[in-house]
Amino acid sequence: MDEQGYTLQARMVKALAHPTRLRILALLRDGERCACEFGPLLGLGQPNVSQHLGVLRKAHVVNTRRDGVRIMYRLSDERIIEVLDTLGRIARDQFVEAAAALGAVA
Amino acid sequence: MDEQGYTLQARMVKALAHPTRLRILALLRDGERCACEFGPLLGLGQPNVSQHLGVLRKAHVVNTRRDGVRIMYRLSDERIIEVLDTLGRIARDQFVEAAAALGAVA
DNA sequence: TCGCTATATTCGCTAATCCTGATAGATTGT
DNA sequence: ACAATCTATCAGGATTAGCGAATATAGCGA
Repeated sequence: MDEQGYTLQARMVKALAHPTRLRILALLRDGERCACEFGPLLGLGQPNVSQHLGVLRKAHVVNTRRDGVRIMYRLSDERIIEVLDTLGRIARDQFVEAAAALGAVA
Repeated sequence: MDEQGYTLQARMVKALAHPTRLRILALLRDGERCACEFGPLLGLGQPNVSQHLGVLRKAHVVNTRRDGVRIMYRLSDERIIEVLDTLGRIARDQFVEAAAALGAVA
């Protein structure tokens, strides 16, 4: 892959690199949702949610569709679920590993 | 997953979210490498490389081993390759898609 | 010990990210 | 047209990331 390819890839990864955005994506795992749902579900304010959705949109991680007043969000690519699942497992395993290492010390 | 889980996951994802670090990880795909290799291979200065390696280290994306004066780096988890491959394919496909859309306009 | 190489860290700066509060745009129903 | 709702964007200030230059640290060999 060339240097520009890594820049493109990094742009997408950066869009995933925030707990709120990961939580939004987890909510989109089972299908599309109205933008209005995320705020109440995550306990966040409307502008904050909208900005995070904007980050995901600009990075083409999600697509949107208008339904009257509402904007429906969905994952742009099913493989994103796979990526998030694997990353989640890696993070969890390493957390367990780190905890075990701490336990061994004590 | 709980909120803290997403924070942990985000911390790991953030560590991947830089073109230089993606390039470093690509070089580690086939096995461990000396820290000294990355600078020349990537055309970057030593402090810069060391800082990026530090980010990957703190996020436990890579592990290290000392071999005399040299520090050998390797991926901490094979599944990271899988994640990067999938992300790379997604990014590439979307780039192609965007290019096609531009072409359709012209 | 001294010098040499390889790494890591610190510092100062610039740029980017994130959050909140206020404002603007778009769509529907009356 | 107007009001109500949903969504996006702007403005600000605080925090964090990134980089280069300089400085520290660690191991090796003479």
